[in-house]
Amino acid sequence: MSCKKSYITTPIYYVNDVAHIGHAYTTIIADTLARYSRLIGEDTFFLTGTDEHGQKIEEAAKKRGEDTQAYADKISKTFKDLWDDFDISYDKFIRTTDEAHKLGVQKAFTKMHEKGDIYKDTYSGHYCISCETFFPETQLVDDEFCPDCGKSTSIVEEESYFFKLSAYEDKLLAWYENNPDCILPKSKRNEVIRFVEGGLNDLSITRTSFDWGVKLPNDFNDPKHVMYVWLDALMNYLTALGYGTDEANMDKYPARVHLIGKDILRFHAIYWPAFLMSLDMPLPKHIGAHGWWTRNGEKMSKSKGNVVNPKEVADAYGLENFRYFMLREVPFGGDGDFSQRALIDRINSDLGNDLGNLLNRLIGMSGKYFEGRVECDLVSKYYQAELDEMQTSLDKLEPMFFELQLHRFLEELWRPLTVANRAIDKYQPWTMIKEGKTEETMALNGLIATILAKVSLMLHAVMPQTTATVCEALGFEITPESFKNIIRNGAILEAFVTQKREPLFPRIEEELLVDARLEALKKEQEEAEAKKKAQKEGKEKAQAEGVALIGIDQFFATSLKVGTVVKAEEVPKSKKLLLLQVDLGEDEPRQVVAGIKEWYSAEEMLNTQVCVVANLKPAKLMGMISQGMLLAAKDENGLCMVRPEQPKTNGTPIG
RNA sequence: GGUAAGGUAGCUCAGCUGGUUAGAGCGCUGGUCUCAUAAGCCGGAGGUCGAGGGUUCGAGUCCCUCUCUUACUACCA
Repeated sequence: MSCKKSYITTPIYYVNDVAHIGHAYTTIIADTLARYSRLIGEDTFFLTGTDEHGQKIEEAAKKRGEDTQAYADKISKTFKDLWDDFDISYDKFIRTTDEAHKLGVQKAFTKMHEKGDIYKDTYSGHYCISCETFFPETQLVDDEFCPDCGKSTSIVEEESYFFKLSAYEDKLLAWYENNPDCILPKSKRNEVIRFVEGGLNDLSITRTSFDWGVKLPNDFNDPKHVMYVWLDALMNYLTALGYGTDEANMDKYPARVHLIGKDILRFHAIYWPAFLMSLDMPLPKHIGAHGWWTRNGEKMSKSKGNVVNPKEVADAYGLENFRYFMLREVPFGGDGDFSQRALIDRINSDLGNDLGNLLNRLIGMSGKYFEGRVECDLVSKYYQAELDEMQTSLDKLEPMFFELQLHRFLEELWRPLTVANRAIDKYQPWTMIKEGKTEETMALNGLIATILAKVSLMLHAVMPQTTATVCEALGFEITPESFKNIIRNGAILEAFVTQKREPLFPRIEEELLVDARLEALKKEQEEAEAKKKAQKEGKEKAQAEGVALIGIDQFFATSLKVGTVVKAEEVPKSKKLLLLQVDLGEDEPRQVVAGIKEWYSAEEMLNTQVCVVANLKPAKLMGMISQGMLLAAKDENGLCMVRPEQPKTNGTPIG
């Protein structure tokens, strides 16, 4: 009997950073999928690991005066340790510095080259070391700085090997077309399609500017080249199974699902399938891109200091409670918000009241009425309706699971618990027992046990330890066999004896993580919300009157100043833009890029006074930074500048 | 600016190919049982399904316009 393959991956995490909640989220989803696959008896292989090559790592190590490999070892270990701490059930933890990985990548490189998909050329461009990306000139800020991270870029001209990504446009589009579920959620698939339809450039896949990477195969005789990080990194999904070396595990391929964060969707949804096509390998079934976690509504970032440390949360609230929360709280693909309040509500309400309390009710009743004994063989005689209701919910679960609709899965899985709780109230065992209906009462306990057993089995992948504890109390062990018997074949639970135990999910009354930093953030958040609300109300009121009215304080939030254009030139290659230097009475003139070329020439603007929005967030236009905006009026007859009627000192505020 | 996805009860969301009184969970509130973790169960409040048109015997569900949100993208400032 051949059994279904289930190869599940997380991205390999880049070792320039310690693990945060995003890493934990991806990994926990993947772990849940893997555990479920194993439980239902599939041949499962769960891969995670670390991405360790690239200039950034090389430089980070150098800066610390450490050996590059030693540095990579150290950070890689922090990830592995965290996953071990989190009881992540990976089958392999791959590192891109593994010898087998390097060999596999080289093998793939050779194969792609033989296929005619790799050619050598020269590449010239502005390169950001930090982002390991080339940027076209038009995207640079101030002709020099990286549009993503703001750091200085350098012009790099080097020979490079290229992958003929452009040759795969049509094939990729066909793949998206023929596999509606290849990219989840579906909205992301649309994005990718649009992007590919816009045309693909060939991909530079080697570098000569640094050393820390996989070398080209020897027969290329080109020792100064190392593989570009994405080719190297993506290939891990193949090399982890032994591609190019010991291919014993290659039968696990292709992946059931590559789980990723939405930031690396393009690499996985475009580059990776193209690489695979070049290698004549089958494509993954699903690429699942999840969203971000925000903190009390705000994006997390180190600079804001509002990063959620997954270890801290797991330690305070319990690892499995945290897992349940993350999977239950947010629809897959959407952004989720982390707050202790929401987590506590989930734990108390879902886990404590519905699940934990139900087990206690069973233990209480069986203890009082039957000295702990529970028998299930007469359940269907008295409670078939309840069993049917439970089954209706259970039948809906599996498809949701593999469509990554874990929040829906858990929601539906909770219905049987309500069926059990309701049945207790409806049949009132405390009355039945007084009336001598012992058989009915025993069967009711059996119903509760049956529901708890099935829910626990289905929930096991999400909360492995907790559900194991529940099932232990019900007298059996969670295994693929018990799953098959009880879930698939509807086997009746064997009689067992319950014992009193501590509540599984003690009620949590107060936030367990108290942190001055968090408190401050919370307050800030509340203020921001109040402000937003006030603004919104003002806006609504104004709209009712037909004009958007604002308060005077809002007006003064805009800093308007008089200034003199001290330098003006045209922006080459641009139809609309003039590059102006405007003296606002500050130490240096402001650079302002204005879209007025159609109406004003550079000469006309020179030495005239203008009104400038002085506190506008700088923006880059045609690669030049613009630090303000000129006030102008435009109607169907054209555009004219708004200027002071009489000359005013530069920097004079307007208001 | 372009493209896409959305705007459904206080909050988070379900509502497939159009069909009786629009749903769930949480929150709020009234009642009630006692096996249980002040848990459970029953009931209630309550939403012009973003706005306006249209198609239809009938639209949250299809079409058009507008508006707002989010994402991707772009030589708006």
